[in-house]
Amino acid sequence: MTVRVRIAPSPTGYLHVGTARAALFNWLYARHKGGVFIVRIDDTDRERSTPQFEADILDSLRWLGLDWDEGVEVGGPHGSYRQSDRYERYREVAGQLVTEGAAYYDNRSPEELEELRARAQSEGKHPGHYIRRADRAAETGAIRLSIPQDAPVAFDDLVRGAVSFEPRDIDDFVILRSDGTPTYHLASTVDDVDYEITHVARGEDLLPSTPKHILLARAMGATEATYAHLPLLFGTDGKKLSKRFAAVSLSVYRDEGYLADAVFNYLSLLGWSLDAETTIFSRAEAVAAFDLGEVSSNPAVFDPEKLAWMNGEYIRALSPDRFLELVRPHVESAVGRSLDSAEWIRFESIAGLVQERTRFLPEAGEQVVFLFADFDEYDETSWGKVMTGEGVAGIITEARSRLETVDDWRAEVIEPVLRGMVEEMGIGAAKGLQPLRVAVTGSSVSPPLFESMAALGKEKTLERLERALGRLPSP
RNA sequence: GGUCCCGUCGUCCAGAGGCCCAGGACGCCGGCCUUUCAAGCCGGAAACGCCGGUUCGAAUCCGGUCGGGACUGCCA
Repeated sequence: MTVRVRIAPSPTGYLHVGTARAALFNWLYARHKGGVFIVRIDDTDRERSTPQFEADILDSLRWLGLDWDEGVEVGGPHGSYRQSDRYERYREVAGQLVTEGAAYYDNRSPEELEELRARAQSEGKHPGHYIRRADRAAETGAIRLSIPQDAPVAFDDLVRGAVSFEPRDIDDFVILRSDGTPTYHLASTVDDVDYEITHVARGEDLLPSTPKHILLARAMGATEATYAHLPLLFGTDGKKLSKRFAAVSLSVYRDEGYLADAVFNYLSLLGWSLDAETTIFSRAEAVAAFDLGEVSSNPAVFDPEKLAWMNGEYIRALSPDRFLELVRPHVESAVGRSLDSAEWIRFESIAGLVQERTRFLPEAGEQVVFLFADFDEYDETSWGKVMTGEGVAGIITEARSRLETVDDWRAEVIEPVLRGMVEEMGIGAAKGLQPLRVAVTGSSVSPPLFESMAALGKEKTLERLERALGRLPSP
């Protein structure tokens, strides 16, 4: 039987990191098994669902490289991957279950139900002990599934192993609301059955709902899917990954210039590993090795630091051309305008040096604004640390006059000139060159100095030295 | 409260009875390199929650305990 898995996001928000990770594992499993990966839109919450969120989710999945299979023939009628298109089907199933006696209409009031829950609570019992078919029959109201009390609901979870629930601890849950709309349990299970989903890999938060889904599937006369409940993701504060923590929506990472491959790699490491040693690996390697049964059952903490490191690894691994292509918008955004090709060449000459020291694409832009924008303000800390020392003005003056004589303005030529200078002046390279760095780039942290000067051009370089000199007390 | 899940370095993972006085990665600390910052290289600190049991032998199996989490809606 070919493997069919699905991811069922609700378009009530951006694609959450946790959902993305679940999608990733489903995708890996489908590709590993040569199966089918379906994206289903769980938009039964009409109030909160929006087309914008749906678009964001799909875009993010595409960006991550999780291509899904479309046009897959589905088993049931009303074939659609959108739950709001299938209300009739859900009603049909609920009605059928009532006819067969597996479900029943319940017209008890919220107050009555609340009372039953309170009673269970006070007696230390599960609400399932009391939320059962009422004596009086009804033809209206919500429809509840009648839980068979004959045997425990046991299943083999690919991640958790053997899991079992007592029927007493499962209440007769609502499958169709009194307004005729399906609950999540009904819609999700009917879809899984109709689409012939073979494996359901989802967050561990749904583990307690699983017996309900199994019972529902069985009531429909179907065989339930194999389940795999993935460990939940937490923030570095140990709490559930929430909006307060870093970025929880995947589109943020895309917009901030993270590489999809890096995010993919990092996410796949949350609850899984390729082997004991390998940290960096490709999609293909992951696909070849992945198995749901090898997913860890421990919750995982999402660590932005490690993602950042990994992003740096992937940026350094980029081909020079690809780096140039990806970084351009970020450089232009840092400079505040678009750059013409003559200017862009200046950047290209030091791109390799920038690439090495970039963890995020926007960082690269910040590193090189000095190439394109004259500045009046120097980095305050840098200035205080470097430019207030003894003999700074003398050093800059000397450098300026020596550099004026350089005609062949290349890093390889500039370097010996300045090195010769610090040597003749009897000062260390650090002491002699840092003032020049601050004068030319505005900061004591920058790409390598000689190459930066070369990229800037002779005229600009001398101008900047001059300008810095103007801000210094005369020697 | 109840049901269920989880418990190896700060964090992510490896470990499925002897290969483990526990391995890899991020982070951290120290060093080398070095014009700054990175990168790179070398080295270091850092964990089997606790108590019993099974066994010649336990991180690995069992029980208990403690701790954490999820769920407990006519939300998903």
